[in-house]
Amino acid sequence: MPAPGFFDRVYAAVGDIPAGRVTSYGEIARHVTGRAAAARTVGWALNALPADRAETVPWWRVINSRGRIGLSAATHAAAEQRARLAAEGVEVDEAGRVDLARFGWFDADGQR
DNA sequence: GCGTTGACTATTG
DNA sequence: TCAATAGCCAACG
Repeated sequence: MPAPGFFDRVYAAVGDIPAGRVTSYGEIARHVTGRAAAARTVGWALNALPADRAETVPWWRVINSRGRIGLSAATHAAAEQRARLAAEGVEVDEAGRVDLARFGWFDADGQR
C-alpha cells in the first residue's frame, strides 16, 4: 500500500478512537504531525472528508480542545454529530459541550 | 512558489 | 465563560 498522506493519517487516527469516547483536533494533530498547532489542518481534513470515508471514519468523535463542538449549531453536521454521540452514550450539553473528564479519549500513557 | 482558506489552540482582557 | 488576537500547519488554485 502506498505511503499514507496527511489526510489518511488523520482518518486513521480518528478511526482509532473507541466508541463512546471523544477527542480533540489537537490530539489528532499530535498523533499525525506531532504538533498540536496542526489542529487547523486536521479540521480542514475532516471538512474535506469524502462521503465514502464518512461511513468508516467516526468524525463525530472529534471536537475542539474544550470539549465543545466546533461546528456551527445550524450546521447539519453538528446536529448529526450530537445525534451520533448520544447514540453511543456520550452526553452532549445543549450548548454542544461534552464532559471530557468522562468521555474524553486519552492515550494509555497520555492520561492527564 | 505564493497567497488564501479552515470543523483549531493558546493567550489576554 | 465569552470575545478578540496571534500563531501554526497542510492542501488547493
